[in-house]
Amino acid sequence: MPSRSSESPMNHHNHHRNPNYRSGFSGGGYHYHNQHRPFNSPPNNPPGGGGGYGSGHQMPLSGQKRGFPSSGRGGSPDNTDNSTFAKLFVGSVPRTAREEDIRPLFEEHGNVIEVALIKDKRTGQQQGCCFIKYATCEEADRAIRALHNQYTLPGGMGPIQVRYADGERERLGTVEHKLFVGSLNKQATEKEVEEIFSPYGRVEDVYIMRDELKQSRGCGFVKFSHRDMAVSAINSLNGIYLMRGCDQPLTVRFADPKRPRVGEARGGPAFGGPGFGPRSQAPLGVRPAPNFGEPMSGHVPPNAWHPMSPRNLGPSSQSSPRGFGGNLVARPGAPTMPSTTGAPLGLLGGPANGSLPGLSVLPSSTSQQNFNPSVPQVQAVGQKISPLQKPLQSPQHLPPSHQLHPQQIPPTYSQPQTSQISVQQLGQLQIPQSSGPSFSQPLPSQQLFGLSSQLPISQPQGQQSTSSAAPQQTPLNLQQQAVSATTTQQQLSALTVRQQLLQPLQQSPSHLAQMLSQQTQTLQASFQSSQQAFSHLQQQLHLMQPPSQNMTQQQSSQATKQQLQWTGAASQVATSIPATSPAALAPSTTSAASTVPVSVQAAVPSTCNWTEHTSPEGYKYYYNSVTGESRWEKPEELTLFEQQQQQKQQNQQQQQQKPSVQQPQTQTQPHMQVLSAQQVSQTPQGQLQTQLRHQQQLQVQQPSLSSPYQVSGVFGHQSVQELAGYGQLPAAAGSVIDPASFQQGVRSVQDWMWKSKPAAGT
DNA sequence: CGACGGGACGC
DNA sequence: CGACGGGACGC
Repeated sequence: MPSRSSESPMNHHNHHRNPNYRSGFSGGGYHYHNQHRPFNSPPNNPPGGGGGYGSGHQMPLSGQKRGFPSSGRGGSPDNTDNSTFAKLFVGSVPRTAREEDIRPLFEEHGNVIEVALIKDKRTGQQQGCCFIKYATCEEADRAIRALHNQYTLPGGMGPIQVRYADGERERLGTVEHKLFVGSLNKQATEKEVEEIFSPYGRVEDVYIMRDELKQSRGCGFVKFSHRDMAVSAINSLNGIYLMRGCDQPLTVRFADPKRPRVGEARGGPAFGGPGFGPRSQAPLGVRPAPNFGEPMSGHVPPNAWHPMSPRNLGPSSQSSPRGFGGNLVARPGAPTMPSTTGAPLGLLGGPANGSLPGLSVLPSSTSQQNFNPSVPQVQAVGQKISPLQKPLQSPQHLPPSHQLHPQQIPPTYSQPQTSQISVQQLGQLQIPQSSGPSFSQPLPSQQLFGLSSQLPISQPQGQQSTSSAAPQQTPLNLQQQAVSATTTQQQLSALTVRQQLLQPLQQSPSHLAQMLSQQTQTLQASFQSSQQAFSHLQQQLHLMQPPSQNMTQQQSSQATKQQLQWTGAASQVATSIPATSPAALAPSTTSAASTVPVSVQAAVPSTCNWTEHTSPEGYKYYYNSVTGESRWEKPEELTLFEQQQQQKQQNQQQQQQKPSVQQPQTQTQPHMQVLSAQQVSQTPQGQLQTQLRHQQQLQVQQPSLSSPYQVSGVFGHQSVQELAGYGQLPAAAGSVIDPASFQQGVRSVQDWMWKSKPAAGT
């Protein structure tokens, strides 16, 4: 979305292409805002409950702007008073521009109440910027999406910058979720960065920090409209995604709160310390955890402005994605002892035929010369997939804008396109060499499991940058191994899908589209069953207190054996967690409470990763030990957590009735997940099988997902964390895991989640 | 290992 | 009514 510079100055005619402002924008399609019911919600929140959490945040940006008695400001809770308009700041406006030149452009996206060109107070010269006032933030949002960085006014030296004026967000109660991204390839463009992040949600903006010479400084910021997306991106990319030519994976974390510049406290209480600002749309449904080992009790952010400096991550660092990332990046030759030795490897089919192309790592940066990934090709596929399969279109690499340009879609596959697809798209799909594209997302996790326990080899990073052609290696082996090791229905279906997909690639795009749609359904079906299966397993686990939390090496090796056989189960765990019962399995701060089976809920432990701190200025702020995010306002999660803590005590007696899964060392979700998975692996095979089968037949009603974003968000969280955890288990050699494949896996799975959304949710 | 973009209205 | 001063995180 950013920098989609329409380097077409002089051309004011190229924008009147979005007639769909004012209501029906959903069809248009510049934003693949799938699953979203347009802004049809009533102006104010009826459910007197004060904006229910469960689904309230489902609203796309500009959600409720109900004022917030925040700092100062009139506390009228209803938006009528507070937000009768939404002001945008527009930069890169030619000094020569007049209102007549600007207004029409913005009128296309809403009713412009006012255009204010800014002039220098003294000289009277225009400052190259202006303010646009819309009546609603919906209109404003539309304008931002349509114009920011995408339209260059005649005479302008660059695309206009369109964003909320200072203080508007606060005033309107909207939030942006900005991530700091480090370790970017210095050559990377905004567009590429966007492509990396778009799988996790609509990227609102990308900003790459550059020096005076316009040279990238290797870091930047990415904004998402929803927090879940940001969380998902963090969990999926931080420490995992390695950009071409980089020797270090991306750092992705919530951006520090920008130091407020004096003077920009105009339109509102911009930055007034605690008690201001928008409330967070917090998913909750958490339950208090007895063992809240306050991550970083005292020493967290002692220093000034970097409360969440990575170095301060303290204890929880191990469980954070970050920790895993470290492992991943470990030198290729790092001494990673695959505890299991060779034994179980029988399944592994040996690295012999390990050279499999397609499993490249970086989707968009595989080709050397072409550092600029041509999205269109991929687009072509997505496009051809037909509107019906919207969800099928992997959010990945499908920038909204591209979708709007049918002309970019070649009628047939041309040589170059094909190659593109194979390299990028296929790579993402985890296509096993000769077996064709695998559309099976559930597998990624398997790979990981398999890998961690067997393959001592990790893909040398060097290769990634040197051999664009054949990023061969482990991934496939693992996958295949994993597959052969287990044969659950889910996997079978996955395999089926894969096989089916194989052909499409060699056929026409349209055919492919159909195939995909079918695959999707198949996957969805299997997904559901796996969901249920896991749900059931989860309950089982609760009932079978694991014998030992801390496995010894010997134990672990044994477990590993089983694990090999149970990679399937494990993968299910990973893949089904999100949709199953979010609250039950992922009581993290990011999980949704939504509908949760009571039985399970009771046994769900929970923790709150938020802790309260005080900034140097004396303001309180809150830090999340898992996501690394810091906020000024108190997260609802924490508030709720505290409340629940109390309830917890009261309910404790009842709790005892039911087997509790409280893990001694559990203080963060990741651990919980890890343990769960481990437990699964320890579960007698037959039993599991039975469970699974049983479960599949049960066909229990699906817990509804309150938000599509949560799905991916939660999932990302789970999968990554879980896997990361595995890397730390004695039996698993996390450092052996190929970051590339790992990433691929995660992304693929997430991708799948997205695709499955429709079926799983509503 | 990199931290915020040119410009920022006025009642 | 009062009206732009002061200084500019810190790893």
